[in-house]
Amino acid sequence: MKKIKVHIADDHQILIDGIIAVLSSEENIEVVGYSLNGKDVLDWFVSNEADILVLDINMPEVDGIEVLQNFNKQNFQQKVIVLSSYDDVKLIKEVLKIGASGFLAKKCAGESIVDAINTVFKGQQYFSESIKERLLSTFTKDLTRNEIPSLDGTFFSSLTPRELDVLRLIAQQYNSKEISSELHISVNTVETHRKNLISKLKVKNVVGLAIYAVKNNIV
Amino acid sequence: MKKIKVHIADDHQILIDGIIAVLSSEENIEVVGYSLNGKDVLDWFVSNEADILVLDINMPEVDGIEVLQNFNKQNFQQKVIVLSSYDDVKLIKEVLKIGASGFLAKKCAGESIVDAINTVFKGQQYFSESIKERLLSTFTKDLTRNEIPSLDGTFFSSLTPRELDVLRLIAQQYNSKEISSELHISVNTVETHRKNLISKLKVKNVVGLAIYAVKNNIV
DNA sequence: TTATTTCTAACGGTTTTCCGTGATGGAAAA
DNA sequence: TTTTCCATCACGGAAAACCGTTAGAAATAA
Repeated sequence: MKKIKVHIADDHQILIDGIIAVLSSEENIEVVGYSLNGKDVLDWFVSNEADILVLDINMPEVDGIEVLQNFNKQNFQQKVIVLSSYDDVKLIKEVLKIGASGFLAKKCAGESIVDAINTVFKGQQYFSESIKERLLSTFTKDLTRNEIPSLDGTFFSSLTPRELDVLRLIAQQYNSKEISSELHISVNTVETHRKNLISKLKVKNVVGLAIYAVKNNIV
Repeated sequence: MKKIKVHIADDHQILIDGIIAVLSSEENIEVVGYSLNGKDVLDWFVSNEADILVLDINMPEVDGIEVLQNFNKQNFQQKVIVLSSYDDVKLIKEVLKIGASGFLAKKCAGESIVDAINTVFKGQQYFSESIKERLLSTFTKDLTRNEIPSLDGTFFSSLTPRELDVLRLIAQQYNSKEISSELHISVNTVETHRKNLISKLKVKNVVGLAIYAVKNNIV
C-alpha cells in the first residue's frame, strides 16, 4: 500500500512532534519531513517529494501566506492544508484564494488532521468544524448585506514591502515621527502608508493594525 | 513503579492530542486528564489527583494566570509547568512569582516536555533553552541598569477587573468615547483607566496595550 | 478603625492620529 | 507605449490620545 507522504511546517516544534506522534499510528500516512520556519519549507518540501504540506500560517520572518504564494508561482501540484490559531474569516478567504485545500483551526481534535489529510489527498477540500461555522455565518451575513466580498478581488490585498516596514514599526509602538526618522522618509509619507494600511486591512485604527501584526507574526 | 500523573490544559486540542501521543511512549508518565479551557482546569485537576499540571497561558475567558492565582489561594501542592507561545520575560517573571515550577516555550522540542515533567516532579525548576537565554539576557541588562526588577514587587502588577474591561474594549478598536458609553462611565474615567493601564503594563501607547491584550488572550 | 485599593471624575494643555485630497517620478506589467 | 502600481510628499482641520495632577466615595484589607 502506498503511503501518503506528509511534510509539516510550524515554528512550534512541540506541536510538530505532537502531530508526528498522532500520525504515527496511522498506517497509510507517513511524515517525511518538517520545517521550523517558512524559509526552509519550499526546499525541504520539494526535495522530500511529499504529497501534502501541513502549513502553519503564523511563522516569524516568512509566514505561511508567503510560502503559499511562492508555491503557486512555481506551479506545484501538491496539496496544502493550512493550520492556524486564529480562525479569522479574512485569513481563510485569503488562504483559499491562493490555493490551500484545507483549513484546520488548532483548537480542533488531533484526529481531524488525519481526516484532513485523507480528504485532501482524495482531491477534496477540508475544513474543521469551527471554520465551517465561521464561513457559513459570514456568508449569510454577506448575503443580507448584498455584498459579494468573496468574489471581490479587493476584499483582501496583500501589503507592499514598505507597508510591512511601517506596520512592523507601528507594532513596536513607534509613532509616525519615530518611524519617519527610522526609515528616513517624511512624516507625511508614513501617515500615507498608515492610512493605506488601515483601509487595506479594513481595520479602524492603530489598534487594529497592531492586532493584525501580532496575529500574523509581523513583529 | 508509580507513574507521574499529568493533567494538560490548552485551548488547542490538536496540541493536547499531540502531547498525549508524545507522552504515551514514556513508561513513567501517565496523562490522567485534560481541559480545553481555564474554567474546567481546577475541578478536573483536583478530582483527578494529578501530580503535575501542564498549563497553557493563552486561553480565552479564564487564562492560565488566573488559574495559577486560584491555585495559590487554595494552597495546592501540585506542581505547574507553564506552556506559552510567547517567551515574554514579563510573563515569565509574573508566572514564576505566582508559583509555577517550569516554563516551556511552544517552540521547544516535544521531548523537552518529558524532561520538564521529570525535573519538576523531583522538585526542581525547569526552563526550556530559549527561556533560559531570555532570562539571562534581561538579568544582565537589569544589572547594568542597576535595577533589581525581579525583587521589585511593582514591576508587574495585575490589572483590576475594571481595567480589564477597558483593555478588552481597547483591543476591540473602541475609542475612549465609545468605551465610555459602553461601560456607562465618563470619558475622563476611561482615560484615567487607560493611563493607568499604560503605566502598569509599562507600554508606550494604545498599540502596546493592544499587543498585550492579544498576547494574553484578552480579546 | 485605619489604611489601601478601586472606581469614579475633572481640567487644561500638548502631541498624535485620522481623514480627504491631490500630486510626482520611477518601475514594472500589459 | 500606455497603464498600473509603488513610494514619496504636502496641507489643513477634526478627533483622539497622552500627560500631570487632583480628589471624593466606596469597598476591602490590615
